[in-house]
Amino acid sequence: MSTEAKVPISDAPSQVASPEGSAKSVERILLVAYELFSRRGIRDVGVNELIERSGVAKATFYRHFPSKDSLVLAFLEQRDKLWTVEAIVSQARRQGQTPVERLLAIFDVLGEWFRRDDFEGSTFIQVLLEMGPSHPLGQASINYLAKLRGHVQALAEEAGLVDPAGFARSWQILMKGSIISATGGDLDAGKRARQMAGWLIEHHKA
Amino acid sequence: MSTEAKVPISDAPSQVASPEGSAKSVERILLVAYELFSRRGIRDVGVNELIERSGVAKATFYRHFPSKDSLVLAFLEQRDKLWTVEAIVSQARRQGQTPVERLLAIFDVLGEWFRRDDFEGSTFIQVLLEMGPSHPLGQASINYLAKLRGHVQALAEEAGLVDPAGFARSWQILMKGSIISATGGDLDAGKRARQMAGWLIEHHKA
DNA sequence: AGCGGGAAAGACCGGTCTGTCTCCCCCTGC
DNA sequence: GCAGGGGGAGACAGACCGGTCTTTCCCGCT
Repeated sequence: MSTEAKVPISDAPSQVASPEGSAKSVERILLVAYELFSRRGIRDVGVNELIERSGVAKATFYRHFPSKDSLVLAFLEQRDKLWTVEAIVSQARRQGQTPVERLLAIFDVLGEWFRRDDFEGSTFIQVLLEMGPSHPLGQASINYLAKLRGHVQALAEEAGLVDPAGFARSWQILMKGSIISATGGDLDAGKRARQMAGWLIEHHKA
Repeated sequence: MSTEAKVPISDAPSQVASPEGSAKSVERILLVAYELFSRRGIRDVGVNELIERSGVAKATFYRHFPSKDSLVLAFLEQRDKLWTVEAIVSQARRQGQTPVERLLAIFDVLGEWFRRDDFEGSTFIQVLLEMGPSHPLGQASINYLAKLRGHVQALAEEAGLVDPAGFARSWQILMKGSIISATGGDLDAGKRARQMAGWLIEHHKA
């Protein structure tokens, strides 16, 4: 219970600008956390398992992350970058030629993702339901879901659709619903959502 | 750990001595469990809190329910009866005159539910994501969601829609998606889903 | 060669979890 | 009156939780 000597970790509060060997521990922790958290959720993975699987001492873990929640925050940020942006949005942008095609390609990408054997559901939705909308981690999940909605809205604006904000909200209802249905076993959820998404686009054309 | 789904709820005939005293305990436990589970999920509510809030001894709890999971199963069954059937399906059936109106009324009821201050999200989705689709409780949630889909399919058949099974699956995507969006704060999710539901109906008319 | 710091290992802390068991009271049926 | 059982209160077990701290070792720097 020493109240003094709080080691200032001002050298590497963020993830970028890694000085040297210490970054390897952080990277290993984040890698394991990504694996376990995205597959099994937050509450089901304890700190002891995390440090064991990443071959890191507990003190090392807490030197880099002041709490489990802060690791979860870093994980959510990584998930947004690797999954939302790279795996979904950028992939859909590459697959379509026109803005409308790029929008619809989102559900093609989702549909393929549903069929992967390592399909694990949506992290942000799961954390939101696990922790509740008032918990900081639930709030963070809501923010990342809003960020994803921003990508959809940008695509809608490129397509010249009317009311792109409302369009994006309806669009996200289809995304969330198809993800939940896929989690429940409906592998055709992507196809069904894509069909409804087409109607949504039609009704938002000028 | 017994997989026997014996849920002694409101079954008067086979109960031996003291039909009132024991039933009162079970009912009190179920009442508290319904409150706490539907508001905060399964993993966030422990047995100690359940017995304390229901004024019941721990031994009494475990005399009636062999495990916490068996109580959760009883809770899910109650939730299906009270929420799915009475609060949603029957209510929607009462509000609409024609089968199509009764279908669309589902999203009116949902929309009102989203705006209630005690809106707590969908229990079945939450349990499914909390426990995972392979866990017995996740499986039970999937079954109850399929049961709800059956109600929608029945309404679609009454409306004479084509492919009522596929219709019900698409419909449920809208329901799940709007519930998740409402959990994230979008109070207009019911309205948006209802609009898309109307297009879905149009495309399933003969 | 000697020093300092990062990291590993893990004991330890208070608390929580599900589930078992004991003790005692009180109510009911005979 | 009296036995018996249900129920309340709660100690207890064993595991696990997040988080702190000590000890030891190793590696690089001067």
